[in-house]
Amino acid sequence: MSLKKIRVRFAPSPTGNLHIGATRTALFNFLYAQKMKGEFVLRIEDTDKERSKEEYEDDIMRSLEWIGVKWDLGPFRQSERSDVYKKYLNKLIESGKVYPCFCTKEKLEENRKKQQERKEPPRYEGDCASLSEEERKKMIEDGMDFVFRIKVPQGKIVEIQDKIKGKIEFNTSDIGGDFVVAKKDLSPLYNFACVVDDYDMGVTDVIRGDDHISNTPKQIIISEALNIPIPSFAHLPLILGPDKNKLSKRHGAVSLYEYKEQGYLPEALFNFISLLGWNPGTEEEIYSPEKIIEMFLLEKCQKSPAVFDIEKLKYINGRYIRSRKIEQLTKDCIPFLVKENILKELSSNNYQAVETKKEVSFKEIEQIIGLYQERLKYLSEVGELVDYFFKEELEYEKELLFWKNAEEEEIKKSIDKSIKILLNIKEWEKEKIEEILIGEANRMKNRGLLLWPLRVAVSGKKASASPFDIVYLLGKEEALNRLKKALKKL
RNA sequence: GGCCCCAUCGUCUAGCUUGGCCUAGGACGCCAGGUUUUCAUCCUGGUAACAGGGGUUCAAAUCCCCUUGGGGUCACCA
Repeated sequence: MSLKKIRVRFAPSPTGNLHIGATRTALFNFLYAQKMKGEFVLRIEDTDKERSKEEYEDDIMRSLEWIGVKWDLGPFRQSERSDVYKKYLNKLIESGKVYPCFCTKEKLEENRKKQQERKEPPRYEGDCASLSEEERKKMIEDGMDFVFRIKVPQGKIVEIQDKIKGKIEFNTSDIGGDFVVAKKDLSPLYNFACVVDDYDMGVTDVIRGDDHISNTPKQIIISEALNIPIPSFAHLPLILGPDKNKLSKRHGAVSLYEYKEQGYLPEALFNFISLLGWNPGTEEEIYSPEKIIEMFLLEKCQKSPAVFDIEKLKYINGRYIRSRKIEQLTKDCIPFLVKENILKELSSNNYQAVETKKEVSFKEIEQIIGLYQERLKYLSEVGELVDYFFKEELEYEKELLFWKNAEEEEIKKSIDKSIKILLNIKEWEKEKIEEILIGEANRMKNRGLLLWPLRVAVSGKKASASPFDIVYLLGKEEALNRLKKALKKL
């Protein structure tokens, strides 16, 4: 085994929020780095000043932290490294591997159109490479605009050994001619900046999306011109939407923060995304980050793209919600209740129901959340599930009180019975309440007739937690109050 | 269009390197049943795939070729 420490990098451009596809790339870099006990570099590729925004950079970093991807070095910003690029670019200029090209955008565009009409692949056909030193000097002195192009050797086979895809071969003649590496002001373009940075930052393993395969030969050509080592490559297949197209906004949420806002747990996303394009080969699919790192193998990654299946995410999220400690789950849920204006925070352990103005302790909320731990698929639905605990008036149609095809009289009697039973309970204990109610329900030989109207009366919903638990948490007074209100509806 | 990549249930995948253990396994979803006062949870069972065609071989999901299909990429963007 090699003793050399590996170093990977994640290099997003801050032109949007961190999306699922990029998250996957970051995550796999992280998994590999952790597995190999190497280092992870975060590099912000913000050379495009027009589109790069600081808010996106913030979102990317916060999102990575949230899901549990930690970086060891950085963040480095390309916008702050122009001296480095200049240094390497000058090397290329001096060695004559790169030359100024004075062709106008219009001329190139026209050229491209013609080539397309002739059904030829677009390529640079300018002859600026053959300009003499005197001609160049003169054109520069005349103030003409120009860019730096690198000479691409023709007819050479470039071979890369991709850790995921295996051997990939390219003919340098297919690249499209000499390509631009930097602008007149020596500011670098993507491929050049990327090669320089990877080398300068000591990156040993480039793990990135499939869509960069076609950049790889260009980057190898730059590396060779610079006479620097070529890192090892691993190209991950893309993540697709349900329609098998590249995952995009029209498929719904693609930004990681949207998943956070919908109440997905970071561990669930970590687990789910890890299994997109990789699989430990075991029959279980729920694993902690530590376990995933332990089992992870880059070489076992899928070569073909994976479809993002939200249903499976929901399932995994449910599993994580159910296995969460109730205290933690309550902490996770409270912000959603506050956001929906159901609760207001008074102090760290005390809350207030916005509608009734009643004080609610953390412990009480915890008990309520406890009733729904098995029912929650994602945190943002907690409000609609438990809101009735914090309301003054429940809004529901009286028909909802009717159990199957029972008559109105029977329902009245049933609710009346519930009232009498609750009135008679001396010790307000969960087990006691359940025991007495269930006993009576059994005696009636029709459990639903007693318990259904009771549930609706106290919750106002057709689906809820057990009525015993609700009654208990509501307290005797409020439970009776709600039953009486139900009676009035009939 | 050129170039590159890919191809097992609807979806995520195991199996493919080193052909036989594969009448192709698991998970999500879906369907049915059980538990149950509802909804969930939980449990049981079921549904459903080697893209097609040629080879090679005693034997192919596994190796080779072709076809088809899908995706990516072809900027003075990253």
